[in-house]
Amino acid sequence: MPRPATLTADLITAAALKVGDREGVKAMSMRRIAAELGCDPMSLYRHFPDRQALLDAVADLALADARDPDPGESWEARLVAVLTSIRSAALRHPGIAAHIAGRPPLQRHGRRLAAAIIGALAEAGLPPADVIRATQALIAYLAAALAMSLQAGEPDARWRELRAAIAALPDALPDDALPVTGSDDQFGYGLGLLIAGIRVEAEHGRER
Amino acid sequence: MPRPATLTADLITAAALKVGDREGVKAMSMRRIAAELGCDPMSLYRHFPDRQALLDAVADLALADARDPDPGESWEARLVAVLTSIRSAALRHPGIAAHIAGRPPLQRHGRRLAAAIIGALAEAGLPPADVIRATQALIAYLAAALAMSLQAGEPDARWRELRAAIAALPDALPDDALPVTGSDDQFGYGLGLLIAGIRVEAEHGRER
DNA sequence: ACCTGAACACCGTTCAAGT
DNA sequence: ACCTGAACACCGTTCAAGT
Repeated sequence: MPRPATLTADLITAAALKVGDREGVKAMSMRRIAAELGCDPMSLYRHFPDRQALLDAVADLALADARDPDPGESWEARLVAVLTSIRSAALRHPGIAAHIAGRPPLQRHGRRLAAAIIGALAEAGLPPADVIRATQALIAYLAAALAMSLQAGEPDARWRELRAAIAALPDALPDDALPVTGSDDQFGYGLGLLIAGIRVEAEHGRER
Repeated sequence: MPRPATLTADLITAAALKVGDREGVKAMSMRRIAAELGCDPMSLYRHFPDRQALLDAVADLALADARDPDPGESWEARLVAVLTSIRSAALRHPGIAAHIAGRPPLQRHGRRLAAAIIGALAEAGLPPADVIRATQALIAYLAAALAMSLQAGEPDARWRELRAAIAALPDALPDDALPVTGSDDQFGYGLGLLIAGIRVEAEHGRER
């Protein structure tokens, strides 16, 4: 790895994302990232106050290729599009995805995407105070669904018993026909519930 | 700290929770917990395969005093009651709450509470496959809302700009009248959206 | 004034040596 | 066979010493 002439925050962020993509979260240490750049670990502290701040920047960068929704679509379709796009972008960078889930980034790309969500909710007809409530609810749901998708990669034995409990209900499907934790289908279902709830809420407001 | 005659998994779990409550997540290290018990750090590995497994047990213990809902209530009221109770129990143990949020515990207490959620959703009239989808959606939302409540303790500057963006909407309220990230009110609003969505979904199913 | 790297105060876990 | 604690391979960050 040739050392670049001058170190910048962007160079560090890009290098950290690369290390995370290649070797996972654990490898994204200050020492390891510095080694990737061929510089002293302490040099990173010239551009970021601490590791948390660096990871925040990496998380935001990972959302760079999450696309804004087509403004011609309905507010419902735009919400689905932007949230699905964020989820896909995050899952393309599993090293930093857990950090995105735990601390939704609100820098360049995070704000751009949040603006798309806010715009859709305003068009749905929610009053401003509910727009922020609904935005945070959607981001919260996205974050947690993302975290579950990451853990579902492992042999999600922790959910087996829960699924078994449901299989014991009357009219139950066979256990292996039950939806899988963290799947696209599972994500879409919960998102659908929230959007249905938003629609109901917006209609109530209009009647009042 | 007097060393108990025999070390058990329960003793270790209780000691770990106590350390976490008193000194936060960072203090819940194998070494620190062992010191609390007056034993060698390696002794813990006789009862738990690794730190993750120990924290899973602590997370479940923290939910011990989350109460089951009153079976006489409507399914909506029961859902609100059980999810609010889980959130309160978790917030009473901030040291382990982040772990609960990231990895919903599904041992003794986690399963008991999940059963309450499943029961309410089945009574709402969802088919079994949707019961599991909705259960996971509710748990996901709860987990993330919990994580946000924990971070909101800090001077949540990260959300200020998002709130500023909403304050710029037509009909906006003054910025300081906007709902606060991670507040009880914020949690309740998102939960209300999900429940409204579940009601719509259950009605659709009934018409079909 | 700026930058470096040694040092501090920790980690989780392995494993060889003791009983 | 069981248990212990020394040792390994790391951490994030501080800070004194160099330029």
